[in-house]
Amino acid sequence: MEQQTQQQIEDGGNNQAAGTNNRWAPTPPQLRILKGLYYDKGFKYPTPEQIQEICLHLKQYGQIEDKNVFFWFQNLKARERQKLKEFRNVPVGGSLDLNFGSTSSTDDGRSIDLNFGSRVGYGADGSIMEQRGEYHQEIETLPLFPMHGEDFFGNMKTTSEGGSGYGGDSRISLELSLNSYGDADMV
Amino acid sequence: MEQQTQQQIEDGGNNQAAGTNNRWAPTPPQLRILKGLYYDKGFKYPTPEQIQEICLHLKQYGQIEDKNVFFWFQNLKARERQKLKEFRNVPVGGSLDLNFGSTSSTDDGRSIDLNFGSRVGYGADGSIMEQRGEYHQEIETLPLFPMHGEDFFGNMKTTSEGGSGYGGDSRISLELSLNSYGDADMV
DNA sequence: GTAGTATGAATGAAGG
DNA sequence: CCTTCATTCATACTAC
Repeated sequence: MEQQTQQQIEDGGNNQAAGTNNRWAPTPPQLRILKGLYYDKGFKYPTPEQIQEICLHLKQYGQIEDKNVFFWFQNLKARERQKLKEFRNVPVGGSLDLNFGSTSSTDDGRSIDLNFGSRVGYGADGSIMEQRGEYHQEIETLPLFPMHGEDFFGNMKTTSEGGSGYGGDSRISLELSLNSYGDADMV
Repeated sequence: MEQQTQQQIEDGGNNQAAGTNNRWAPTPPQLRILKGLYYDKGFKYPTPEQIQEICLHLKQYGQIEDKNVFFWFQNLKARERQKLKEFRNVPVGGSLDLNFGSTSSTDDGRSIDLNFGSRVGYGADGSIMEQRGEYHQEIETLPLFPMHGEDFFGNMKTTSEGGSGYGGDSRISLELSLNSYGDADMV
């Protein structure tokens, strides 16, 4: 996935101190309202019409555009999910507790497609079946490191893609030269 | 009036043990491993699974979370790029001939980019491309705001809509509790 | 004690 | 929806 050509600002190649501040930042009232909608109401999937309406009201508290509202919801949803995903293997105790189904707080029902693994499944007519369990499709643990020693440096293939290895085992390993960056301690 | 008080601590309102290290810092072994992955292996795009794996192994060398690994890679990538970008603009002294142009294939001149820089795929103007958002909506389509006043918290007016019929008007009534988030969220 | 730097963390914005 | 980029904030550390 080399889509590095994303520059966001039409820089073209010559960086030009884009002095103006072009990034929207929610004012406290706006943030409060948005959070209120998201958390208190569990309102997470605004339709375009609703986005416009929200935006319209938020304009009273500062400059804002529809896309800001749209992105705000998208980002919050994405990051909430990311959080949960990251922390779902916390060293809780010792026994594994696969207790899915109780995460109804942060429901997510809809996903278009494009998922390799299994995500949520919803009925054909629209009934959302909150069945988001991740089976054990991902092997046990990807042996990124051959072993747990001081020396994990082994040899391995080069999965430099970093993004393609999804639905399988993306085994990585590295062979570190021991005379590298550890001592210099500078970046 | 830009960056107003912006806080990033997601403590939830309860600041914990201030003073001590709230911020993760990689231990030397951790740093060595991370750098080894990044520089020696050119491993710059870890997937979430790989992040977990890396984190799991780095835990042997000190407290660390997935989030830390994620940010570490993100930051390193961003700053490497930033450095290059700065050097590209520095007064190197003389002529920096960046002659890249004319590789175009005689513009077809058919479709003009009608992007004004504001339009994204979300349909700011009313048209959306994906996001059909219809069947999920855990909450019904209620009025989002009671009215176009300036405060929907408690401020209530007669819903003299007049003709809020159907079609293009999905409003959600937000009965927010006094539980405001962004207000006192700061620490 | 202030200024500068390095870096962890957060978030808006896009692309796919 | 997922991933990534760019920018910014906050803080630890260093130097003056």
